[in-house]
Amino acid sequence: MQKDPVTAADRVLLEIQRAIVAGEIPAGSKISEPELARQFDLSRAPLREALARLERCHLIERIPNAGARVVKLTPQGLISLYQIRENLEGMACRLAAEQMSDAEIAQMQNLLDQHLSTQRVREGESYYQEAGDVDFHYRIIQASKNPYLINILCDELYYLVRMYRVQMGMAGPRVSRAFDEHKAILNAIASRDGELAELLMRRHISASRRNIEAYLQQGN
Amino acid sequence: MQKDPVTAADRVLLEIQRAIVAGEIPAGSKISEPELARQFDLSRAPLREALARLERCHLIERIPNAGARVVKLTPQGLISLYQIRENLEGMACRLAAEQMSDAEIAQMQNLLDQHLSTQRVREGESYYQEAGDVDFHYRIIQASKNPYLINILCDELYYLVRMYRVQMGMAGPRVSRAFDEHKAILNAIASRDGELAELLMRRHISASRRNIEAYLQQGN
DNA sequence: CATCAAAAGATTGTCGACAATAATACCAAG
DNA sequence: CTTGGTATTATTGTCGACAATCTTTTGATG
Repeated sequence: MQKDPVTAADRVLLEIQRAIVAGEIPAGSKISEPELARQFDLSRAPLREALARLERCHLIERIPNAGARVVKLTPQGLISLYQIRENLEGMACRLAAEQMSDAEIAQMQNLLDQHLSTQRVREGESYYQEAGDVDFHYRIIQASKNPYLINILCDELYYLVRMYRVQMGMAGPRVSRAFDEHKAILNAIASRDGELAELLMRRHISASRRNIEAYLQQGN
Repeated sequence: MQKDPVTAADRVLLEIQRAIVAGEIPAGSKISEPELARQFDLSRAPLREALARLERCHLIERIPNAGARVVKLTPQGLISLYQIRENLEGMACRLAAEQMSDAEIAQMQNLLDQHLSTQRVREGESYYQEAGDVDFHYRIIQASKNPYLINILCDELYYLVRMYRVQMGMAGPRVSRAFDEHKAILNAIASRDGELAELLMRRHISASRRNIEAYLQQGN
């Protein structure tokens, strides 16, 4: 999903990124550069490079001369995030319908069949389903062939989406419905119906958002 | 348009950003850290911080252990960029129609009236029109109240859009038409018709894109 | 006792030097 | 003369220390 870490900054970025998404570094908490540097046993230079990239994907917020804090999760922030996803992933879907080769489409259909089997085996276990969901969306986005779109969705917003899902404990009862929706989307793409593909993807994400919002209100 | 530069990295960022957009540092050319550091009379630490942010707004591309190059301008890149703008600014328009207060709308109408007068005075001078155009789009985006949307359009894509316009010598004969389109968009917003506002903004940007594409083919 | 100011402490920003990696130049062999 | 490999050079990545800024503590004053 991202080029393998060649530099020390790359490695520490992945570790901190994972820790923030998992909630091991709590949302809203302050980031201490000296402490993190000691903790990961490196200098502040590569650490600051990593922090710059964490800011880029909205996991931390920096204020000049005052330091960095892990982002706070709010209902309003979640709504804003899903608004963007609805638009951009819908757009990605339309472009994919225009740009994917027949071979790529066939490959995607195989992928969905794999999801179906593993899903039946592990009924209800949400991790595999989430991985499958991520994989499906990821491939559609890549298929759009628009580098800016790919960058925004896969590099800048992806980890924040995961952070919301993980920390709000989204064990999806939406597994089977999500699968059917994926299938319908892919069918639209296979028929080269970009408009329909976009519409279905927007509905798919909108449904996912409503699902989370309901969970939110129920939880609190 | 962006918080005033408090740190050395902020200052050098603004300078390099301007130089790249203006073409003083040519598109496609290699960035030498030691040379730039000497040139701006500071250390490599704040310079690298600035480079990280330049990568963030797609003005340079970095390869680990190999250095940075100024981005190349291509017809395909321009198309991808305007595809994104069409979607996101359309979305911003729809949200603005829902979220702007009546006072804000009135303020925007005053802004357009100002544009009209300066435009009549400086017939054909594209700079003022471009500034006006930028200002109009900027305000609509801010009015969407979606922080991710604002970040993407105003921080990450804005400078690249300007770079394309400047370096392809876009002296717009589209001045008066753009003004009329702005007015129609604002009317839709004033009527709280989000759908129409979105549609008109998408057309507005689409027309701008076709204008540039025509210029491109004519030029080469 | 509350409030404000100044000093102490800690944190971020910047610097120059070193280490690791990539780009270049050079030389040898075919 | 071309090609391949090696040595040299230059550039990027990392480090530890210093300077500038912010935060907190402390003390003085109303």
